[in-house]
Amino acid sequence: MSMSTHTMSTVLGEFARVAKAMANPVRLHLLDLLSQAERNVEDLAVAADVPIGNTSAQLKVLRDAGLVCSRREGTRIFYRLAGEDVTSLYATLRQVSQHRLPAAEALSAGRGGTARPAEVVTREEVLRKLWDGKTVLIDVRPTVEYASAHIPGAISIPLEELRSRMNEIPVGGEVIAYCRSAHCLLSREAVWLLRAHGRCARQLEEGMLEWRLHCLPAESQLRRSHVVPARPRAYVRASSAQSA
Amino acid sequence: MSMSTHTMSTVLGEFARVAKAMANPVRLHLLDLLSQAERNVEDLAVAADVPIGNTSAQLKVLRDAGLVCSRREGTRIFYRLAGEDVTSLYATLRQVSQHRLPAAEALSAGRGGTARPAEVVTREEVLRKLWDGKTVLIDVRPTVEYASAHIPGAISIPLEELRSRMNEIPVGGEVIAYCRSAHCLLSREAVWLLRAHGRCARQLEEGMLEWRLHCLPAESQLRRSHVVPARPRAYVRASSAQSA
DNA sequence: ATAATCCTCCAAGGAGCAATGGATTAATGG
DNA sequence: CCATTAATCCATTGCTCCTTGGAGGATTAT
Repeated sequence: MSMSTHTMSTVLGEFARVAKAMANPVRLHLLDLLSQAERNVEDLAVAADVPIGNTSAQLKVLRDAGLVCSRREGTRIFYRLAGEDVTSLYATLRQVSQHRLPAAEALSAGRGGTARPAEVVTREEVLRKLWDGKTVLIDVRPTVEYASAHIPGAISIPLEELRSRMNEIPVGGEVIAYCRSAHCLLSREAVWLLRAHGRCARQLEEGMLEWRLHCLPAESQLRRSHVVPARPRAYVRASSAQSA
Repeated sequence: MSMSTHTMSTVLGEFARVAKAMANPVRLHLLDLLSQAERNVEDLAVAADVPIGNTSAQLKVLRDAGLVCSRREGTRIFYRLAGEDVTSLYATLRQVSQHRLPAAEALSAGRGGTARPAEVVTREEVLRKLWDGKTVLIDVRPTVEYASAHIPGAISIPLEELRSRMNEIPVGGEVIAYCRSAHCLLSREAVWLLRAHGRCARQLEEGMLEWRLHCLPAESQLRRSHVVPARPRAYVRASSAQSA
């Protein structure tokens, strides 16, 4: 029994290592980005607005904890989540945090409070309407994330391009927008924009993360070596990028 | 977009608070105990073998993170998990840790390696055999935890009492033992002991934690004010208790 | 080879956290 | 009202972790 007390504390120490790896805003941001697509270090650094050295260090912590793994391709190193269970852990953490901490809930309500019920769509409804020909499904995440995995039949229009590509969206039918996850604000902004332009638009209540966790069908366009435009190292720290 | 970067980092800070609360072996031990039953501070301190002041401090961290809540009853204060989602988060953390860190897996194998497949039973099998009259289901956790919630029809024989109460267990039929969770070693030791005494015994592959998470039926014998035998404060630190 | 790119590793400071012991508050009982 | 039990609060000490800047390794292109 005294021995099992020992093993107990040791195994709890291992559990704590994993929790510790998630106990930092920067690392959570990296996990959030990686939950959508595989990415290289500089790309992550830009997206999270964190210096490269620090990004590398935090990725090492995540890898030592077994949460991410890496792959080399030429001079770049691509990181990805170690498995679906890690995605699930991240999602559960967010759910609890959202539910238990009023501060977090208030924050994610964003400007103008939560979306009205009339503006959201459930997963099941999306599944039913996928191929009816009357519904347009828009993935408003960055193209890299769309390429990694998206809902079959969805078209990719990143939020930044939505205003300029509004003409691609028919006025008559119904439009459904989705983004990364339940807490991601991209699709809500997309709905505002679409409605402001006379479309009948709603958003998926959750996002690609939950879609994947429920093992719903997904397509991907995996091209070897995502082409990331090279840019001078000096600019890395400055740009705030598409981090939301 | 720059604003959503701001909200992003703030909300990630909130998520990190929750993760940070779990990033400590002592607090994980407390969560583990609380996942089985509501308990007061001194009881927790004894079970986790941690000084009372420290226990109180760690419980405060857990409460500030929204993971536990408390209830006063006379001079004692009882803590419990804040909700099922917290239980789920803890279970997911353990699952990932177990799966990703070889060290954790090796540790929980305990003496003599993992239990052989022939010795474990699935939840479904237990459900089928519950009322067939030929199977004895034994809850080998401490009585407090049995009282809080147990599988219907199970009898309570804490592991410490199993050897002396062996005569209560019929020799002919089948015996199934279960304990706290998949990583808890109590039921495995119980199976060894039972087999050493000529019983045909197996263990549930998981435990009460997973049983509850899958919303399977549970009974409880909630008596107001769990009777915890008073003992001099000085002994608290010394005893190693039933912490495994 | 040499240079350039991308990333990791190393050292140092500063901030934050864990653990301890003693003092303080809250409730109960004589 | 005082004594006792139960738990929290507080201050201090030692330690770990975050962050940054620059040196060094690996890979590719010239």
